[in-house]
Amino acid sequence: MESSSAASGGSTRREATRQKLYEAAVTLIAEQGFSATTVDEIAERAGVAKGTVYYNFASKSVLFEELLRHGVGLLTASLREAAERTARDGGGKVDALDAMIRAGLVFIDRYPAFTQLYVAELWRTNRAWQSTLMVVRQEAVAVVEGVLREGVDNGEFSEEIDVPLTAAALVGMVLVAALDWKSFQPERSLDDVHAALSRLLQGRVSGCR
Amino acid sequence: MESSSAASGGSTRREATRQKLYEAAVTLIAEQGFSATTVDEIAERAGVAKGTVYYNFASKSVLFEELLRHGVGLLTASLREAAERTARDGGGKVDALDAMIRAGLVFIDRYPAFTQLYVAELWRTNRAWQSTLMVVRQEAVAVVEGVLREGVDNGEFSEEIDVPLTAAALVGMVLVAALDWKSFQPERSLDDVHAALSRLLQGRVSGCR
DNA sequence: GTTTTTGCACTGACCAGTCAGTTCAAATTC
DNA sequence: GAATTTGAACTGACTGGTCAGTGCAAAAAC
Repeated sequence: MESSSAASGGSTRREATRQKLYEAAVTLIAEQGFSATTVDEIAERAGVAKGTVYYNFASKSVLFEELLRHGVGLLTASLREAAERTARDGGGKVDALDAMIRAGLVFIDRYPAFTQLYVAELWRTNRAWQSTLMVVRQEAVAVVEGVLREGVDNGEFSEEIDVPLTAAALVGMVLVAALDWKSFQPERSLDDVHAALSRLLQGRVSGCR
Repeated sequence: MESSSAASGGSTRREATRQKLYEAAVTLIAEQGFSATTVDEIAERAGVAKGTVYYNFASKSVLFEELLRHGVGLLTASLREAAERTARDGGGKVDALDAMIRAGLVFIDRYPAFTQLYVAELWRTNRAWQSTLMVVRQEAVAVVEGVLREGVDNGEFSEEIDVPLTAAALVGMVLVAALDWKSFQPERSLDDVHAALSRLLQGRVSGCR
């Protein structure tokens, strides 16, 4: 059948309801968790009939899985863009990391609910969407690992660093700091938070000045 | 009648079943989440009848809340102990932070399921145990903030650092690195992971050597 | 005229919490 | 020290409610 032959958007109407459903689902699931969120709630918040949910997604879990893919896709693209931009501008790998920290903060600032939901699910086991989550996580972390590895190769970073672990630690630093920011001191500016994390990254907290 | 007169522990039998229930609940909830975990499952894994769960805890949520309090209590005590130990040994605040990173890793190594569950719930809103979680979180983060603040006061850390945000970032760094360690490269040694994080803390990745 | 959405009644599985009854070790009595 | 009592701890079948997912005819959108 191939309803709306390729192009790019897909039939707009359908895409619009799917988007509404994503938005409704993301906040509800972030607040309450997947199992505590009912399909009726999602439909209601999206302003759509329950049948529509099932017309657009095979099941509640599938809706959630596609939501995950969608969200992490945005993040990955944004990280990659930040890294490439600094490269084009002739910045070093430290600048790339710094730009990625900012990109991460911007993302979390714009999609706090998604971030929250992602963190809540990431280390779970025995869940239906486990494998989707792994794939999608790896895509995002790989961008950070790539920059670190290039930095080691060109001598900008110490050869002693453990690339995957350091990448995870950096992601964690940004993630937790940002979630705390949003949850407990939302009045602060992004620049402010970025400056604090930059300082930490460059070891200007302890050690050398 | 006072079956087993006071002393201190409380009736041992009861305490033992509660412990079994904690252990059963912590792994199940870490794997599946709170709502997806049934009381029947918890009871079964603890090798106890469902009624016993309700004999020992007012409800499923209360069981979970007490579990949270119990677990974070252990963590806080361990962090505090690490900080005090380095102070006694005449170490500086950097040593204290480093010791706390290790204490955090040791905790996560021993109780990975608890950590996972804690992270998954920490930034949720609209949940029954929200306030418990806040209290308990603050206790733990306060220990890190305390050390940072003392370090700023005695000139060991830059006055420019943002104490609460840096504390959150440090906690995040350890948390995420450790969860990744346990999930994706569990064969690595604690010392190894600790060394990588130490290096990052002291800015020996980028910037000065 | 085809695709998408609606509204709504329905089903069947699942699950938190209850409660009447059982177990058993320690305390009490004789 | 044997017989009896006590009560905390535990048991598991049962209940009332909830919820994912279905089915479908009619309406709306394109």
